[in-house]
Amino acid sequence: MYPHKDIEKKWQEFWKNNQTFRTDDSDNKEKRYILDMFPYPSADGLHVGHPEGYTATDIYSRYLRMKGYNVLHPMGWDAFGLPAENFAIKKGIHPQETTQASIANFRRQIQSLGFSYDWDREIDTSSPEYYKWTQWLFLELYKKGLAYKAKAPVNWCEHCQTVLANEQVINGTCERCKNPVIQKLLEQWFFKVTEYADELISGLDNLDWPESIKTTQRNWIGKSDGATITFSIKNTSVEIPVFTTRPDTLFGVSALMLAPEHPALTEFNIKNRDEVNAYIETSKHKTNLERTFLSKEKTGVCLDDIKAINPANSQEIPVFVADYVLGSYGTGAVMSVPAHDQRDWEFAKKYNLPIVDVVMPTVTDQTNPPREDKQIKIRNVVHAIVYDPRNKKYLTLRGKPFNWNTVVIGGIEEGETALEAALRELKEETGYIDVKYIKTLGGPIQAHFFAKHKDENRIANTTGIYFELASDERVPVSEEEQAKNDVLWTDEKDFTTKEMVNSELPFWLERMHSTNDAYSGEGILINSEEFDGTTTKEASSAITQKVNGKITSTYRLRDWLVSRQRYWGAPIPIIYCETCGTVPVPEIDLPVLLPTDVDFRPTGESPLVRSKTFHDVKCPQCDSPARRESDTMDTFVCSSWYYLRYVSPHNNDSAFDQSEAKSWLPVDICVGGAEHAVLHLMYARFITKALKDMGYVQFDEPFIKLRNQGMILGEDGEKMSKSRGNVINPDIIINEYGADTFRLYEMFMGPLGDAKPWNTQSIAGSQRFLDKVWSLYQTALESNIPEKETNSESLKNIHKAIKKITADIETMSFNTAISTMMICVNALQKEQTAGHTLGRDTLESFTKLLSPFAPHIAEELWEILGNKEGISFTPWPAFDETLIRDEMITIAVQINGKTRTQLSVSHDLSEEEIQTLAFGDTNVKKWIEGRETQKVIYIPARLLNIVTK
RNA sequence: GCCGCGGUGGCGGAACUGGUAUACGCACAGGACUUAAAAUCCUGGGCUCGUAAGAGAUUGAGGGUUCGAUUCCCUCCCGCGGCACCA
Repeated sequence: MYPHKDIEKKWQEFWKNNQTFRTDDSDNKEKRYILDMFPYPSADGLHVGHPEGYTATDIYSRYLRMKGYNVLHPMGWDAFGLPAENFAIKKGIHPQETTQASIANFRRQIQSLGFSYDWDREIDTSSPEYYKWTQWLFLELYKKGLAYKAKAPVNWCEHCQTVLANEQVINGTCERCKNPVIQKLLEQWFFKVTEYADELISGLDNLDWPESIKTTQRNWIGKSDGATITFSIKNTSVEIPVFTTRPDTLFGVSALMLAPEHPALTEFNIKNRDEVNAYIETSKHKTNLERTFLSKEKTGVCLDDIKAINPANSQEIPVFVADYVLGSYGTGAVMSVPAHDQRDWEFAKKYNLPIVDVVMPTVTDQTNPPREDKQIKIRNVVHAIVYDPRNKKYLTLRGKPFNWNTVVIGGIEEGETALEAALRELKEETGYIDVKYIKTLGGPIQAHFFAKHKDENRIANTTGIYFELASDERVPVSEEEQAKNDVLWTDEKDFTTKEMVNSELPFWLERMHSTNDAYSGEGILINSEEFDGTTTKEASSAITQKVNGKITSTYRLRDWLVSRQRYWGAPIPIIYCETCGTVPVPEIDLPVLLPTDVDFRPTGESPLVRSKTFHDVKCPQCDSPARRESDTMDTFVCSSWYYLRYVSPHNNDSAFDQSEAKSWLPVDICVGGAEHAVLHLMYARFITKALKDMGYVQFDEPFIKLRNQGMILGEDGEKMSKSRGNVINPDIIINEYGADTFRLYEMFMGPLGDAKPWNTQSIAGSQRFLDKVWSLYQTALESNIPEKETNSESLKNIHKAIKKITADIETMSFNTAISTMMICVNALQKEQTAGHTLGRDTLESFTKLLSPFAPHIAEELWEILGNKEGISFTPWPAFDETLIRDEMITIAVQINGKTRTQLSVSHDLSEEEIQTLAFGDTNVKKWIEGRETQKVIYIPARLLNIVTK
């Protein structure tokens, strides 16, 4: 076994002493910026998941250096934040101290893995040198109007004693402590992310990011396209704008619904004011969770004597206050269309509002489509679906002339309702008279088909009615009807799958079993005056235009709440003066230092209020007594710009050197966890876009390419957690197996982005591989190593490996790159065992291939081969395609697509020669004997497929 | 409910543009070395039948296109992630 401990210690010291990985900005080689999402240094130390991403970027960085690029590959610490503060409170130690201890431990662990970071560029977001510029960023946003203070309902976590951004609330609970979040009306600082909503969506299209992250961001921003339509209130000057995605359903509006927070509610002279106020008061005390997830039934109160006017048809409609309408979304007011929105339907049923169908779904019969040369006849029709619960069968008819299966169909006569028509037809066609009405299956459906029995095209506006058979009581059926149809009872299975002629049937089945009563799909308009007959799409814009509505979009995204009532963060650089108001701290006074002498325990009020020296200041403008903003910033503000700081981490004059930023950024590839999809990754994009608009940078996306490392699960396949006891400590693994084995194993586990379970037993495989490499070199060195490789097998294998590994590193397919190295070593070892002494060129090439993955052992082997300089900047090996080609190739011979034999032939054989060989083969003869060969397909160098009759 | 990703041996996984499915590794079995074990090296099967040669099945299920499908199309099932009273 190779001595990993000595080797790893030796080379880590070598890299450090030689400053091997210090990045020189002035080096004019082509630049590449390879970035890790920097860690939050927790007291628990490194998790095995951290090195997965770090190893990936390290392999890529080392590879690029050997390819001749100038590589920026830095590391730092996202050091402010709540967990550090909570840990410090628990231990009774200042967070400054605990954080520095955690950083030291993280640094030690990361360095023990031999990553090629430029440690001169290490950053710490909790240091004044860094957060001075976080404060500068805040002030820049403030100047641009992108940072503002507003009183608004905000998320408050009682347990953490602070407000939270929307992005930090998961299903109504706090991201950190999982306790429910409540709404509070507070004055807080926000960043105007919503201003960039459209850019944040459209920018995604050009990014090489995992599709899942892009989708998550799109969902989070939640753009809805629709229209804003204004409803006026009768006998008042009040106008209520309403946002809807379905302006086409305007003629189906039954009521106007207002959120309890709607400001117009105070302007009305309502008869039942007390009742309305009581309702508003009740809903105010509900949490968002109660109003959404937990609510079982829609509630609301009608505003007596108040009528809204439907702008489409001037109809007077009632106005309700209802808490299923959210004040924070759209305009806080909704037009209620019960027939086509499930929530409105439920509300309408409860409060007895009219349900008017205005959209009719259409269906074209695929087996009997309309014929162009035939007349069209329009009919109103009813379908009676009759179910016999005792025998679990459906009533159907078999039409004699065409032998088709159908439900009971009837035309609706003048002056007759659909229900009357259904009962009449049932009696006439089947004789059944004792049926129980269950429900009408939604509004009508329009079916287009060719009616064979009448030789005409039909447009049938069909209403479906669902009955249950109450008894077998029947009246006689006329002979005329008997001649037309047989009455059959059909099994449920046949009824739903057999070929019934009724193309409406899928709609009926869906409505019979679904809890969705409203039809929210597309179709053509009915009950909509001049728009009748137009499609929903056409009607959307036409109706919007008619009522002077505006095409608008609404977003789910809210502005980013950045204030925190906690201690361990960057102070917000604002001063409040009685005369001047809100005054930004002048840049020259930055940083606003976080005082170290405060009791930082959380009380719900910012701890900084308790520091008199911090809190009581003089106004920078008029010198009169003033107070400092006592909230700190969300830590995600610190991490939203860290990639910029790395280009000039020691610059005291600016956040980042603009010309350095221009030459290094945007980041070529960023690797990190998927959990930051709508947090860090969206905030960083926003900040970059804002900085671009301010002229500080020339690009509007920070990370061109993004890859997520998948989660490493415990050996039990579950997420690693202390409570489950399945956590793997990297220190122990590194100590036992060495950093190179650890790196190699994590990369060999599977594709970088996949979640995969840890398996300590499997590490042995990676270790065995390195031992095998070690002994390969030891054996080679026992002989006199020739400078040039002469063995064709060795040449072929090493050149194949160079080709494949190079391609795999480019696509970050490290698992297959490692398997290629294993194949190569196995092959080289075989040659060696057979008595061949490997050439220096072969050994050096392999060492280089190995070096990004297992850099310590590679450096040692490189030195053993007699090289004086380190391996890190030696040129990456090239491959020779002519050496890779196999002299003998294997051709699979298939008969009708099944492989029956294999032919080993020289690579330059022609198709004819191969065919001759194949047809001469005894195995092949056996299979094609007595059969006529239809055709022969030849795929060069792969297979020959003989197709027989 | 909507959107996205995925489902391949006992396990992690591989397979280019539709061309010999299961590379590589783990585990397992047999053998060599050893007094013995560990380590190492060699060999092997992978599901069913068969002593074997071999045959058949097989990439979540079912169907389709094709000479040929893990790969393309349709329907469905399961798992993971996101959004969700969002008008």
